[in-house]
Amino acid sequence: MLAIGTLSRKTGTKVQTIRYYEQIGLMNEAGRTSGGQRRYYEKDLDRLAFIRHSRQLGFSLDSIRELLDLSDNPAQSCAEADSIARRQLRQVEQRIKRLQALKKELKRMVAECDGESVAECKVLEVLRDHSECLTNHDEIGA
Amino acid sequence: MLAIGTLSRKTGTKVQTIRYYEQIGLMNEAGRTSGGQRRYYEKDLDRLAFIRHSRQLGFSLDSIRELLDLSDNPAQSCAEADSIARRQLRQVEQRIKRLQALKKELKRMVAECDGESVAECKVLEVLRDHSECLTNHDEIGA
DNA sequence: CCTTTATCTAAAGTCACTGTAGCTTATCAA
DNA sequence: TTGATAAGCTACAGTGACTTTAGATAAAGG
Ligand SMILES: [Zn+2]
Ligand SMILES: [Zn+2]
Ligand SMILES: [Zn+2]
Ligand SMILES: [Zn+2]
Repeated sequence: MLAIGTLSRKTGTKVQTIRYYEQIGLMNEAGRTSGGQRRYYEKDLDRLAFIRHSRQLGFSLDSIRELLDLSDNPAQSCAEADSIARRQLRQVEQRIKRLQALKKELKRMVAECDGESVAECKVLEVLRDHSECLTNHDEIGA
Repeated sequence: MLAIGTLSRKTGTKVQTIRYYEQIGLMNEAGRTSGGQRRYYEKDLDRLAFIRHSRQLGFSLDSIRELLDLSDNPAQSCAEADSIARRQLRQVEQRIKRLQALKKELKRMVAECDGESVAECKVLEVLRDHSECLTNHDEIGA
């Protein structure tokens, strides 16, 4: 039986995060000692490792919930899991695209300013006026 | 004098977001009509446009606050503003790097699975075990 | 037995908004 | 002038994925 701190160390997850996963039903409710402390089996460790690795690959907790559900029924086809991964891939590609446009614009801003007064700062000038931009931006936070 | 909806339309900002910016002190408190509705000057419109454009370029509200403060004192050097922009550039480059590693890993996962049962799904296999990965991942959400 | 370390709960804070409920004000045509 | 409609108001809750804090209790080692 593993204490929560052991799971924490073995997976690089904060203790509070593990409790949070329990709270939202992503981890099963753990058994307790007579004193009320959580105790885990190896399979809980595996599940947590799955969750954390999926998070590192950028999957949302909702996607991870689906993937875990699928993983629990080994007989069925994996089409669903693959489509979740492909969706994730598309999202990552989208984000890269957007960030590359930002990078280009930021690079230009920084390069064009020669560090004179604020009144002539190219950086601030661009921020004041999008028509100075070469690319157009999509929605904020996309 | 402009109503809040006019600012909203002209800058593509939701009305609630404008009120939120006032609440956190990013926009000045607007004047009011006798009935209590907000009314704005052109300079408020300019400020909001600056904020939104900066957000589109990925700057945090804290950075934008600094940039606005600088912008209000045209005499001083723009070194500070330029350094904020360079910091932002570095952050964007970092995120691109991380996302490109994710993309590579996701692509491989998706490509290697031939869509048989969940038990043999390559996607799920990789998620279960990081040692199947070719790259290592930095912190979650970085 | 005592101290230190680990764990517990509950609640608030983070970022940058978005959404909702239930009102009140402004504007314009009839 | 009335009355419909659009636009605005406040206050608060919700989003995602946690992190932080405070204050209390449990476990483990010497
Ligand atoms: Zn400059
Ligand atoms: Zn622009
Ligand atoms: Zn598969
Ligand atoms: Zn991995």
